[in-house]
Amino acid sequence: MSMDAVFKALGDPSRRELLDRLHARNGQTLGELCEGQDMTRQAVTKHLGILEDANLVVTRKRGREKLHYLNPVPIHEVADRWISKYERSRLRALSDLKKQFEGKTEN
Amino acid sequence: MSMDAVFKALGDPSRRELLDRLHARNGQTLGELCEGQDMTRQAVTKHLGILEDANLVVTRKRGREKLHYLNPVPIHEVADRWISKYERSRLRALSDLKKQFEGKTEN
DNA sequence: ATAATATGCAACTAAATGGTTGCCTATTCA
DNA sequence: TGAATAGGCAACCATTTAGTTGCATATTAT
Repeated sequence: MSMDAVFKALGDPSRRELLDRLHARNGQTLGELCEGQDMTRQAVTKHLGILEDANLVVTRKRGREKLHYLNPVPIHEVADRWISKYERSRLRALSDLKKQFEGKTEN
Repeated sequence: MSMDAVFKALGDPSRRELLDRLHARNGQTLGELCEGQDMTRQAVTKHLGILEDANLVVTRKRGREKLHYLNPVPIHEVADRWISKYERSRLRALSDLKKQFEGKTEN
């Protein structure tokens, strides 16, 4: 369960959209997740595979179809072990920026 | 300032390490950020360029050297506009998982 | 003035990535 | 039983990516 795999998985917009879809409705089949997508089913399968490898998605078979469920744990860990570190020192970093760049515009 | 650029930038471990270094000590020069790195200065420059494009890092010239500062805003936005959505429904998703997979182990 | 230092820029390369097509298997429905 | 549906798997392709080497420029130190 490497954090790197999670970050990599989140680095692609198609995959984030798949997560968003599952967030909107959990437990969808592959077919459902393909609807209205402008890539082939096989491409979607690959993306879902990467999400599964990162443990962001967990699947279950029901007959001939495959159900996809969101696993909130890895995102929580990213929030907790990585993002939060930067959030804690946020105001400090902002004041550093002001100090260094006051008066300067980026044009 | 697209969120996609931020996610992409965070998707590489070398770039996250650069951010971590700046988090540990803000305002480092390119040379300093290269110390102990097992890639060339030019490779580091490219990574820093991607971080700059994503607005995660802001730079300033001091004589012949370039100082690098962390910009906490994009990470905050990711936390606020993306991560938090999943954090809110976290317990719900966990109970979904339990419901679907109780009794099953992944071995 | 010269040498050393700090960085910039461009061309090139290997490997990873995101996508495709084609075909096969398993389950369900009529 | 046969057709339709849901998905799996492998080979292939184009582009992007992460890195390199080589050289140029600007600033500082002697």
